[in-house]
Amino acid sequence: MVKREAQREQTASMEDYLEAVAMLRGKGKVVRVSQISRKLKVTMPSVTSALRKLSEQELVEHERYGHIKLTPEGDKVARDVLRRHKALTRFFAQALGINQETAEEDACKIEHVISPLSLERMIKFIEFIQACPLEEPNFPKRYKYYLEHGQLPKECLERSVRRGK
Amino acid sequence: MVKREAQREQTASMEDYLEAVAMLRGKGKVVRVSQISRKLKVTMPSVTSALRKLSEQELVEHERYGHIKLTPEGDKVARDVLRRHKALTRFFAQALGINQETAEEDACKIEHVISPLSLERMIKFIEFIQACPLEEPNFPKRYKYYLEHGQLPKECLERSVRRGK
DNA sequence: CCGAATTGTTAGACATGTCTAACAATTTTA
DNA sequence: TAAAATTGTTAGACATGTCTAACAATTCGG
Repeated sequence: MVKREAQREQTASMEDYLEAVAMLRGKGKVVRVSQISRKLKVTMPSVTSALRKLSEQELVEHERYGHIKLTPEGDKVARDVLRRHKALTRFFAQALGINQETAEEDACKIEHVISPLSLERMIKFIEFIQACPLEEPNFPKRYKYYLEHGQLPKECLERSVRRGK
Repeated sequence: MVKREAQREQTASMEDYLEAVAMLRGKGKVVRVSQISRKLKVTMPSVTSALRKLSEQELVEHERYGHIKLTPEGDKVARDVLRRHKALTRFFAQALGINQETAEEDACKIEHVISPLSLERMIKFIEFIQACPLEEPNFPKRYKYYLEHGQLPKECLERSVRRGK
């Protein structure tokens, strides 16, 4: 069995910096310390300090006053954080009906601590309710009704009654 | 409008200590530093140090070599952490079908960072699928089938076909 | 009731990650 | 192009929370 390169576990902070670089890079242009600083709401010295550490681990390339880019390894880590971020955001927004802003905020925190299993299940959950709407009005619709009115939609109540529950 | 007592925000660590005291207290007996130490997997000096800080904030009562108990205020905080913990565990286990151990682990991390809104929605979600099984075989059953077999249960497929999807 | 084991505390080192102040480099603009 | 604004870095303080080593108090078993 091949021993896989031990991908060093990153702290929540370091994951945030890697993720920020990946996100900012997307928008054309060069990534700047000031942008990261604004995005993560930390001061520029904090960014410089973090980049130094990530450079030492060869996850980013960064030279004084120069460019900031992810190494292939750093890119791998950043992509994985982003994957978790997106899955969580989607789950909160689509499955739980949370507003986009709060969904993002929660995703930002939870992406650093959730287990691979739970994440996978959330992804599967979304896949499921999208692929299998169950009926019209479907599950998400009914759930939305329940959230908005504080009581079960009439179809559910009818069923309960019919089943003598 | 009455200005509510600003309940000091606690760090994840301090919440863990308060939660641990509340949990251990449940099992009869006096709460001991060594128990907290074992439960949270930290050394005893770490516990002593944390208890000192929480004492200063009047969230616990603790005198050298003596008893450890929550003040009414500390109890309030601890109960809220426990509430989040339980809701999350339940959500992971019952809604997502995660095993109890992983559900607990994830709850332990996420309880410190989740927004009140998302938590509330998770609670509502569980209430909903419990109260409104939708049909036989109901939603959780179908979802379980999907997880186990990697494909939609036949009822869903039939529906999709019928709807020409 | 006394010695051993356990429990708990203190002191202080250390890691992480933040900040402010001061200064340096770069970029913008008048 | 020179001054001003912006951007970035360094140095060092600080907060949090962990640990080990050493010692002190308490509890337990014979």
